[in-house]
Amino acid sequence: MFSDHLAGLNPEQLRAVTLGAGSALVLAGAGSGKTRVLTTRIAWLIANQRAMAANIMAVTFTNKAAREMHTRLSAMLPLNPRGMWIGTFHGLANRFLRAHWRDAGLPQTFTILDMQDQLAAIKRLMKALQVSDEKFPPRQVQAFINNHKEQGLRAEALKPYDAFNAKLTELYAAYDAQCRREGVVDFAELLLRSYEMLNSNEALREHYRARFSHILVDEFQDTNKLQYAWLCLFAGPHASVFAVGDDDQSIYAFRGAEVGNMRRLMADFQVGEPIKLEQNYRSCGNILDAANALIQHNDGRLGKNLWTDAGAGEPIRLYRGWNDADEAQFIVDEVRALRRDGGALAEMAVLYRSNAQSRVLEHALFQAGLPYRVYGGLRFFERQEIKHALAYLRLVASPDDDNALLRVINVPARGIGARTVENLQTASRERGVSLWQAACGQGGGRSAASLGKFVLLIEQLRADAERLSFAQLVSHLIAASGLRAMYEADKDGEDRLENLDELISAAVSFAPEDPAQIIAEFLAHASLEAGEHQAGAGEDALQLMTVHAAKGLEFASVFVSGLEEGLFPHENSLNDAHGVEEERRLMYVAITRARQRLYLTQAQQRMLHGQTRYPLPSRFMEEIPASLTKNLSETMTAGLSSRGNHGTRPAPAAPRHQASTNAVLPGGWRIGQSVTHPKFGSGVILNAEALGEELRLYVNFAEHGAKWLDMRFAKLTPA
DNA sequence: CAATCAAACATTTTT
DNA sequence: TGTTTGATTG
Repeated sequence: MFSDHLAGLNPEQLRAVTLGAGSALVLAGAGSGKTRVLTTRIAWLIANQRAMAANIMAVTFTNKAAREMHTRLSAMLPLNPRGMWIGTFHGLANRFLRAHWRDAGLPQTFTILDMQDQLAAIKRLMKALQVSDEKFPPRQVQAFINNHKEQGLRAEALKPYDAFNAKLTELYAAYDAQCRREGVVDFAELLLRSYEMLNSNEALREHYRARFSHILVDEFQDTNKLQYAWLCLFAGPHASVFAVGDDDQSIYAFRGAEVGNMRRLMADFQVGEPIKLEQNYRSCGNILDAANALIQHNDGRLGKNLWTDAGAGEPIRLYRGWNDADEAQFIVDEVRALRRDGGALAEMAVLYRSNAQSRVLEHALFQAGLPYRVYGGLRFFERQEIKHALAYLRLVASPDDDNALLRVINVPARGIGARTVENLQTASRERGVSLWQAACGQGGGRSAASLGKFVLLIEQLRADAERLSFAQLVSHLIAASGLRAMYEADKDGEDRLENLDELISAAVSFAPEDPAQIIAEFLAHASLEAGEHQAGAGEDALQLMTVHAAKGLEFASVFVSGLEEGLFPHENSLNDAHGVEEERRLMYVAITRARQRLYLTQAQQRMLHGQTRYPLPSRFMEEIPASLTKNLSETMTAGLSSRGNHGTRPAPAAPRHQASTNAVLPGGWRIGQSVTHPKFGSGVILNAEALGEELRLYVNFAEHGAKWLDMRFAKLTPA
């Protein structure tokens, strides 16, 4: 019976799942069972004949979330997997454009540029246009293009306000022209193109609007302007939009996400009050209380308070180390203790604000012999050997793909140097043809022989594609191109060879929707789903990642490290209030990852960019009620670390009441300490910087303002 | 063309 | 401080 699926729901969840027609906004707190609500809602709609599978579109941000939804759904219902549109924004846009490639003005086998490909394309374009990459850093151009596309703005729609901006706009237009010429689309283009096409094609629009009566959106707080417009276009005036999100977990504003879309939705789709899912099934009471107390410091929230019936649980443990190494050692010791008590390493995570912080942690973990896994970094389909192989595959599918051709024309080295490539580019520009066509037409050049061999290789591969199965083709192309031999000759090529074999396995098991389009579909899959973040799964290992990467995950024990002003909240976000609020939401996300045990750690002294810093404790620490915490720092016992003292322990000297909150600097100075200077009078130490023997203090003088003083010379005395 | 060196840079990054 | 990028050089 379907009602079994409803039985375990709490009243709010049940209400959300069984809503009638009309649009709704579900404010789903961390750990409140939002995925369950989303999937049960879909199942309920179908089971009660409110909709058929084909009438449903469910949109997520990550492939992982889409997969999970699909898996859970098929456990509840016998599903026609192709009938329902479940996927990421980009995945669905891709599906849409593949179905209507002609209307979209795209070649049938259009390929998708990932960020790397896009950057390469931009660099190539700028070289051709002779634009200085000094004045216009390609990354900035890329950001300019993507930001505007995500605002729904084409180059023609922009009004440049100065020469610099005008040049960027010009590059944007030229880039789009290049993409059209080459039949490629970048990530943002998938959405923008499908948006524009549906917007201008009434018949198609009515068709899809009639089809999708229910549109469900996950992580709605992360939608950007274009995604919102895209959804509105598909929804039309009649569809029911069911949006699930949490404004307190909006941590991607820096990438264009607009939390305001939640309020916008309420206004645009006549949503009454949002349904709040506040019961949390993940964390203990103390952890939730801390999260609630913290997030209350933000303004303009939709308002929500997490609660649990699980009991208060353990106190939140605080630790303040002398320096970053000491902080890391503390974490190592605690992890060992937790493990002794039977905890699995995979159920523990160390979170940090920025990737650079992982080094010190990794060092300590390595020394301790604790297995760990760092998230982030290169993913499977982003590895160079994989991209090389895919480039050959792309040339087989469409030899006019200049990006792909440039990538592998001389990989492995086959005597086609930069000179030859430049000639080729000149020829292609002059004759207005692709590089491939230019290469084919290149008769008597000096390097004609090696170029001719390359042309022959690709032509041969294209012929082979006719007779081989897809998997055979992939395998064959890796060998025939010389890639395999190249990595076999490389003494460090073992991993790369393994990855190439894994690519063949992926090709073997790849199930295309349209077998005739298997190459295009495989390539799209590679771009849209870059693959799991590196291998290394299986072994029980401590999980290291940024707070951003931890969103959506949960662990029995969580360490949030580096809780210092300037790091977390990050100094670059201190300028405006919105920045600090986003940092606070990030902290909220970090806290709510923990089920049973939460540690908040910091260091009094930290090496950053080759400079020693003496940061103040993070403001977020003070926003957590002391009644929920337990301090494990050695500063409380005034003794040396029982875990071993790392680095030089700062000189004692400070009065206790201040020493407990503020860092002790070399020489016994403290941040916040009142001092007197013979010339400047009285002041307060605001900040410090140490470089070897040199110590500089930033002192705010009552009469003379804030000054940096070199303590090798300055005559400063405690007030 | 590969190897080596200096310079620049260092927040987060679902697709 | 440590890494990545590019430019230079053999």
